Amino acid sequence: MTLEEVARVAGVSRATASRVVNGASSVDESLRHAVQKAISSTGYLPNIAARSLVTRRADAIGLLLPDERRMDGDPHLASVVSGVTRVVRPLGIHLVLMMTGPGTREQAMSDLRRGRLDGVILVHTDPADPVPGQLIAAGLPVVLAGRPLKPMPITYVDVNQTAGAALAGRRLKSLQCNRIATITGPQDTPAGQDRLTGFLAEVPDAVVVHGDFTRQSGVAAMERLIGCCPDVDGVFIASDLMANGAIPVLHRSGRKVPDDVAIVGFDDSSAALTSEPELTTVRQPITDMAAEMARQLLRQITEPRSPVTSVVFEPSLVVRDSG
Amino acid sequence: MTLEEVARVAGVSRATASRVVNGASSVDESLRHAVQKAISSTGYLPNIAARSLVTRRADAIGLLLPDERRMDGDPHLASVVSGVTRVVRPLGIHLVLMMTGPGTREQAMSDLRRGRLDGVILVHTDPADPVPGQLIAAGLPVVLAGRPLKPMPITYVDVNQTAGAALAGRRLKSLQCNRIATITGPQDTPAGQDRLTGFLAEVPDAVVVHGDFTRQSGVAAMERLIGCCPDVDGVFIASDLMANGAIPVLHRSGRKVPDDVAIVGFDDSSAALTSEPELTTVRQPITDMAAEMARQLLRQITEPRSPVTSVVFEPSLVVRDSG
DNA sequence: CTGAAAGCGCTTACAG
DNA sequence: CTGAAAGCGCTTACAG
Repeated sequence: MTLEEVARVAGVSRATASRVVNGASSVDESLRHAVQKAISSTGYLPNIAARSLVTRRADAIGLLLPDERRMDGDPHLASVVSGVTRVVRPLGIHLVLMMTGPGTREQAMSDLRRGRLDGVILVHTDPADPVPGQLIAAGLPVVLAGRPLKPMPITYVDVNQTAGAALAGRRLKSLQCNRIATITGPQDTPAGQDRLTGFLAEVPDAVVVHGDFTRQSGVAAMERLIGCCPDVDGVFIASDLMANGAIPVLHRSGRKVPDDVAIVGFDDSSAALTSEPELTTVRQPITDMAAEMARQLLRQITEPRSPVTSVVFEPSLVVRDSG
Repeated sequence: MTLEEVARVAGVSRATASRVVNGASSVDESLRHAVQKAISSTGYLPNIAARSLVTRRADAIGLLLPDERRMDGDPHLASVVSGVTRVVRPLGIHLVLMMTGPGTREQAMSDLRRGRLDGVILVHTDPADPVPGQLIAAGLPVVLAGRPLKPMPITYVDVNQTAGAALAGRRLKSLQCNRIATITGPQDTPAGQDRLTGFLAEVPDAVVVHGDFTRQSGVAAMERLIGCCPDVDGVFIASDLMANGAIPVLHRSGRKVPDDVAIVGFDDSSAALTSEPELTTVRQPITDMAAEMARQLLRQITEPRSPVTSVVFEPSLVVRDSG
């Protein structure tokens, strides 16, 4: 089933057959019809490698993920994939997954250079990772999930972390909490920083205890918190996963959630639903954000020198049972 | 940076250059050296499309997933990706993710036929899905995650579900539970069936309440169970996610876990750790299973008429706090 | 609007 | 062991 055969069956040249396959407008209606008939009668499917060889497009993008360990507890993978897929599939573009491991970034780089990938989306890159810088230096299409740690001219999509934390602060205040605290994320990440800043802007006198987004750190942080500040009655925990670890600590200490202590999480991840009680939390529209990342990447691919953009989504508060 | 240039720099023919790039043994040592030097001095990277056009291999495999909704609560995606990646990456083979949506299966089929994908791994396919059958009929490389509902000549990788359920039964009996029950998975899936069968083989007089693997169904099933059988003191819940939903129901009814009723789950998913108390559960080695799926698929790709195989992994019991 | 022809960058029989 | 040459299946200036 090659274009050659289709052309022969339709009685036209290979060039014309190619034109109708690719939807070029400048083809006579009758010829177009003949070709279309030939295509369906032969069950023709274009060979992608041959096309790719001349168009210099792979019609594939990469999704670079952190390794499984760091991924673990990240509830977003399915949503991210789903969002990207939504925009990419109708275009016939492949989504290739690369979970970070030894040599992954180099691999991605070379795939990009050899034309095996048209661009990449970087998720949760280590702030110290040199790859994003190398990619933009090489002028390769790339978009980041989340603002980079230090300002750099790179396209990214993020949620307004600061505003989300403020939402949580206002919620706790509206609940009449008097002694408010927060368990933070890691302070060497943008999300960790912004969620703290945004919260303190709303609740300047909040007690601050540090965590690192993992469940385990949520347990430890809450133990420290009730040790140093036994009268807390409201806490904003910067990730649902930490909140999931922290709540049982409260229960074991005899405190009820939300009656004695109100809890607001962040992410609206699956941990929000598997917590008891279910978490009131700040929601980021992950799927929509992922779709936007794909769109931004596609734009860069089709318009090589297009401007660097950052698009920020507003979060919303999902009120459930914990606060 | 084409092979042509490398050949010129090395002073050999394109054919010879190609041979050393592809590690053909029959190349004189001095020429091989010259070519290798030329490769590194020019920074040559082979164009994959050109290679693919002649070798008829895409060096890419597809991972077909259920849609996000069904995916949700499936804790395994990251582990599956990780396992497949482990075997596929060193070979330079791309993993392309396809989340089921309108037209996905057709898409995968055509990608396979047009040589854009060398094979596919099917995860959680709807038992009624005709695609697996079509694929094997077409002689295309495919492996299933999990035994197919009706016997068919297809390669698959699974955990020994029956044995896992038996493990759970023995655990409950060793805990001296007298009134044992089980909350099942959907009975139109192999996993749902086998986990029930295996459990009943061990605890023939168990009370049986049906669920469908979702958290919500775990809640409902547990409510029914304590309604009809208030003296239960041990229950095997066929998925961790259902167990996560069921435990709060027990708590609200004034029963303590594991003191009043012992719980054993299945999967060792993230829900096992976010439950309170943490779940004793049956563990499937997902990552290893995924790696094996990749290996089986690769074998089919390289050896077209290789035999159909099924490989079954033994599960193990992870004892934590719930039972 | 249409076709003949060149060319994308590689691999692989086929001779030697 | 090595090279000249054909060929993989497509797209796209270039003429007409």
